This record gives sequence, C-alpha cells and structure tokens, in this order.
Amino acid sequence: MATRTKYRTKQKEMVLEYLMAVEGRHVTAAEVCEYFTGSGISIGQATVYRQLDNLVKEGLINKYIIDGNSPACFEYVGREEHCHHDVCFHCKCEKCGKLIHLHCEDLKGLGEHLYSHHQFTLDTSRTVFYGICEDCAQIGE
Amino acid sequence: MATRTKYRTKQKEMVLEYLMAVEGRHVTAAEVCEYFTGSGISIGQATVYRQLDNLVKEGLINKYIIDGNSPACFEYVGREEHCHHDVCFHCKCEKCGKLIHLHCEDLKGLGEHLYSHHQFTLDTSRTVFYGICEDCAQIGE
DNA sequence: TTGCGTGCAAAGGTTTTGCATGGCA
DNA sequence: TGCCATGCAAAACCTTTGCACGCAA
Repeated sequence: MATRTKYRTKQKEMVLEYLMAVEGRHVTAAEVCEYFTGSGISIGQATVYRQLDNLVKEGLINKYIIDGNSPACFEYVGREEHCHHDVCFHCKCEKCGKLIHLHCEDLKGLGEHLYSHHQFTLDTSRTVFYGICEDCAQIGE
Repeated sequence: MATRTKYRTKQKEMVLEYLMAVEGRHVTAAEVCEYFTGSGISIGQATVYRQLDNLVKEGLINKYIIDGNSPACFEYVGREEHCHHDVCFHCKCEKCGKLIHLHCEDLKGLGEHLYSHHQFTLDTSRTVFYGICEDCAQIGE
C-alpha cells in the first residue's frame, strides 16, 4: 500500500503518466515499452516491469491476468480515495477484454462474508471478477 | 464441451485417472509428469499438456490461473452435473501466497447477483479473491 | 557520498510446436 | 490402412535476475 520506491525517478513518472494517459484501457508491458521506443524515449524493459510492479504494489494501477500464456494487462485505477465511500469492484470480460467498474452496495457483503466465515480479508482493489459480459453473452453461446 | 479427442488412448485415461485420484487437490502439469515418472510410467510432458487441455475443453477438469508466472493448476471437477452443486472459489493471500480453496454455498449468491443485477456471467474458475489470510492477518499488519 | 534505480543481456520457467514414429479404429 | 496421438527436443513466450554504471537525495 505504502510507497515502496525510495527515489523518484524519471522512468517511474513516465510509466505512470503513460498509464494515466490511457486510463480506461488495459495495456501490456510490451505495449508500454513499444510506446516509449516509438516515441524515441529509451527505457529498459526490465525497468518497465519493475515500475509496473511497484505501481501495482502502491495501488495506483491494477494488474490483470486473463490467461496464463498471454501477457498480463495493466490499468491505471487511481488512488483508493476515489472508491472510499463505496467499494469498487472490477469485472473483466474474458471474451472482449472489457473492464467493468462496479459500485454496488450489495457486493460489500462479499467482503464481510469472507471475513466472518472464512477469516479472509478481501482486497477489493486487487480482486477482479472474470467472466462474460452482457454483450458477449448475447453474441456468442 | 463435447469430446474433442477421436481416439481413446492409454495416456489420456491415465491423466484423467490421476486427476480423479487426487480429487479436491490442485495439481500442476509438472506434478502430473512427476507422478508418472515417479511411478515408472513414461508419458511425454507435451502429451500431458495436450491431454490436460483436452480434459479442460471436455469439462472434466478445471484450470486455475492464480498468477501469471506460477504454473497453472488443474483439478478434477467431474461431469457438469457436479458443478451445479459444488462451486469452487479461490482465495490468494497477498502476503504468504497461500491458495485457499473454498467450497461455500453462500458464495453461490455472488454469481447469481452479478448475473441478475449486472448481467455478468461469473467464471468462478478464473476468478481469484486476493486478500490477507487468517495466519498473515494475525502475524503481520 | 550512499545506495537505490537503471539498462543490458542472459537466465528462468512454463507451455507450445515440428516432425518422425507409434497406435487406435 | 488412414489418421490421430505420442514423444522428444527445441522453440516460443513472458518475466525475472545479475551486475556494472548512473543518478536521486
């Protein structure tokens, strides 16, 4: 949750700025690298991976793993204060990749249930519900 | 859902039988391979992967991807009739990495809620709840 | 000045694939 | 007999790591 990085570097800021610039889209580590090389900016891919990892730990971005073999996706989700009053959940469509943000009071019961019945403290900012969205359910199947 | 394989081979049966024998446990592809080599039975790892893939398509086993880097887990879930009564959820501890395997009737309401209120068809085999487990909550914080 | 962050290249680990061989129907 | 499945090894792939150098504080 707290800031892990001790130094504030240009690379870290650039990675975060890019993620913020494409807010709402999910991008892979490779796409982040391509963006920088395409812009003539040089950032090592190891640094991109390391900073993405840091940003996930700090809660500024989320990491989504759709499929073990395809690359992980990242997305800017902002500071937690945004979702303070109502809890924020994410649904990810496995077909079209769409990300759905849910602000649902009823879902708060989920965290409470997991805590009271299973002694598990749910981290809603990291948890993603995978499934099929409305649109894809109509088309396919 | 339908059977994909045209021929019935010894290898396929053995993979399925092993998964059935360890029902309730999560095993990786590597563990399946190790079991066979440990038993003096020779099965190519490519075949193990191919058959696990077939069994997932046929709905006899489930594949769980907890984390992009660690290997995928497989579990026998039986024919579809079983799945209706026995939904499987997963909790992943962010601190110790422990994977908790939940079979909870109350959680079935979650899928129903997402479907009826948000038109989202939850895929319980892909969805993982992230958070802090009981043990780590006591120690750390 | 201290030591963390970076960058490059190489390693790491899981899964897939090419191709010749073997086995089911 | 016709094909599909197998097995081996190598490739493919994403991600992490080792190490020397650079840079923030």
